[in-house]
Amino acid sequence: MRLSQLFTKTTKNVPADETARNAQLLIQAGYIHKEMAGVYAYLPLGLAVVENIKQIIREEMNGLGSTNELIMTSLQRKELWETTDRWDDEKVDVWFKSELKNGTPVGFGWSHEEQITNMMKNYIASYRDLPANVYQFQTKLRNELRAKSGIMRGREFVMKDLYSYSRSDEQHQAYYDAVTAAYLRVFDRVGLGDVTFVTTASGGAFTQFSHEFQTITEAGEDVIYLDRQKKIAVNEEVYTDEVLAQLDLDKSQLEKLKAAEVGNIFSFGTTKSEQLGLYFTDEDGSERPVVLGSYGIGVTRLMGVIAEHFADNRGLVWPENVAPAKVYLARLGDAPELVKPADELYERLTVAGAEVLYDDRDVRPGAKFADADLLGIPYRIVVSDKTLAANNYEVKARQADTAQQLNLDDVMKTLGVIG
RNA sequence: CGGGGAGUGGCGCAGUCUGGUAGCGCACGCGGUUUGGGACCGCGGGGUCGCAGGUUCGAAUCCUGUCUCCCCGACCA
Repeated sequence: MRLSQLFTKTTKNVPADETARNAQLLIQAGYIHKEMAGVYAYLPLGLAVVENIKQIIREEMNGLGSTNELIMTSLQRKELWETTDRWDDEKVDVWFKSELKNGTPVGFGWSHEEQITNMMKNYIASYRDLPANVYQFQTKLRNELRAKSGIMRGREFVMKDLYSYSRSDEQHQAYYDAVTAAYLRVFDRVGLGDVTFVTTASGGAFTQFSHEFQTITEAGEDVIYLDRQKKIAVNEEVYTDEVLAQLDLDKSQLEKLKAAEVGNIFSFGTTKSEQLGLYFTDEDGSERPVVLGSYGIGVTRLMGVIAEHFADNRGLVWPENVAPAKVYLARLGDAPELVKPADELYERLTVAGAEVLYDDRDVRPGAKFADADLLGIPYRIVVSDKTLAANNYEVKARQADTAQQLNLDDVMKTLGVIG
């Protein structure tokens, strides 16, 4: 994309109503727009990041097999939630509610477990229909008492939620373990593999424990105790001697750290199936409740955590896999003899599959460099009188201190593209 | 929801205490000089000071109410 064609702009002014680093930088760089507290619009560059993250998740989810993507509704009816006793504001304090013209109450989806599970009754009747696993990317609406931390905790946010329907505890556990592994691959691919850990947390009403995926960051809201050797952690909420013994963890080996919950997985057993009436006929003709699991990844929160984790004093720094573009092509000047090779390189890289943000604007070099840094694009390539005279290109990685002078072949090699 | 802070051109702020119809920086438009780390000079456009009511000859400024935002806490499938 040519920057001259992009409507967003960067700004030197730090937004006054944000203290979270992720929100400050994302707004300054033009990735997001704040509509109100905890509610953000995703502009072209921000949307590109969201889509990249979604695509990585999608690939890992589809890779699990028998896992299908769908999308549920935002408007939900009251009756289903009453079935599991979660309609009452006393029970769930994040509800947004409204009503139809005829007075019928409706809720705005803050979760979709009830809806999906109820729908699955239409399709699950036999052990032959199991396992069945479905997921979606949904905008969740939650009336949080207080939004904070920029896009890491909003009232409206994108979440990937996956629900598994299994025939038995064994079948469920196998899938649960497979999802755990897939989640770790997701966090690895978005660049947070080194700082994200499976964390034992409270299991709620259905099982003793659930598991969270916690990313170490000062911007997080949770406190975890991490065993770096074993690469597992315990959430502060279940940090007791009894639990540590159960998990075979040694207190003296644990590090207390702040972290952000980027994912979580729950086993529900058959409780919810029984509440909602989801049964199947087993091989022996007996009717049994389906074993349920629920697995979430906060997509936009994850984007905020990535922004927060990698940012430096010059701006954002995106890992290649999630960056809105791979290359920031800065053309220093607009003389015809400069425009031609720059346009050609832009075409060439794009055709070769490298996304390019082409800075073809009529602004001074310093402004282009500053924007390249603020936007956090992994590679900056400069085409200027100097590079033209030397018959090469100047390439600098976002995190590198110095640039390299490379010919076209080496540029392509450095970027890992063919063409 | 409790405590604290703040709402003034698109953005960041000063002005409020000591009422006299609004100013700076960024951004924007025009002209000129510039061109490898957010250029400079000159000229120019844009706000009636969150909203409502009140006091006053006169309110961004004083009073009352209200809405919103930020921070700390509580809360958090």
